[in-house]
Amino acid sequence: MLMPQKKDQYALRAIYELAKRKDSGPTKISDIAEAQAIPVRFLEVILNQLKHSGLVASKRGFYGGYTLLKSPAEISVGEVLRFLQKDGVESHCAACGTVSVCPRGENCSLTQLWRKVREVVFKVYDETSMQDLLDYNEALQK
Amino acid sequence: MLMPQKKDQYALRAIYELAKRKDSGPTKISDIAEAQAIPVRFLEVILNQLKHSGLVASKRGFYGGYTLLKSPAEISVGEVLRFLQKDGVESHCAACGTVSVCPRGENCSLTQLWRKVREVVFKVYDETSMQDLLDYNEALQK
DNA sequence: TATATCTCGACTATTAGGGTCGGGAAATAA
DNA sequence: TTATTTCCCGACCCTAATAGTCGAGATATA
Repeated sequence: MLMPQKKDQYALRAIYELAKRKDSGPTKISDIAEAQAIPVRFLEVILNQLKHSGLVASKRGFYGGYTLLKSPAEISVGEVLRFLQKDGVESHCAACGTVSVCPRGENCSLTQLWRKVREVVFKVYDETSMQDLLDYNEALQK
Repeated sequence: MLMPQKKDQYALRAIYELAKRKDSGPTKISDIAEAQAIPVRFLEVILNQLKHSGLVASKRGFYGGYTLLKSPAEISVGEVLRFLQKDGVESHCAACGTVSVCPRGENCSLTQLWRKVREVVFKVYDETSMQDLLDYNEALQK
């Protein structure tokens, strides 16, 4: 039900991987894909999309690959997720999930509820940076 | 992305409607459907399913219909939603969304994150009762 | 008995998500 | 300048899950 989409997860994991390798020059798609068990072809699409977010940059050819443009501490999960939403034509009523107009105005006492949920969810996302994820993972290793 | 499913919404709205009519005897499926702009045939399925939750009861024949078994104040949104989840075979890893086993153990620094999100979301749902929704709607009328 | 209502299982339709493919464009290296 | 490595792009396909439908049967009331 509220499980994040595969694509979102792949995106986060890809960025996570880039964060991890921040100081080793550009990372190839195929390397990220392998490290994170993500279908290469699909990851191509995702990363390419992420370029438009200003979070990553790419370079072609020999020694090409992707690099992170901001420091892991400055990238929040919310930022990434929010960006990926843009694509999905965000035109449906945030209230009841139907397109553009609610059939019943009344039932939208639920509106508030969905709004609130979205709020608390993104609060969590916004408060979590890539660095946090890295740190947490470090902690686990020990 | 985190938009609740139609079915969940229909279920909530149906219960909402029942709450509203609590003291008027059984309410016909068709009436609920009309009031809330829900496809009748589909609503039949949903309400029938909800019976197994102990939240509603039904009566057939003339003057038949559905009734709420608990008071609106005692029914939380979370309760309803949780019940509807049961059906969906809940077998996939709550961590990364893949079935049963994570392909990468490591990337599950995200695990914590999903868990936390689920937590805060259901906190909101659990803290909201049907009565709250009714009240809120009352307030809006004025 | 006639009519109104829920019941049940099977069935169909639609969509979004997940994933793939082939060929092209830039960058480097030899 | 050619070969190789990489990203780039757009079109394409597949599947599972969701949404929704249907017909015939079971109960309850009048």
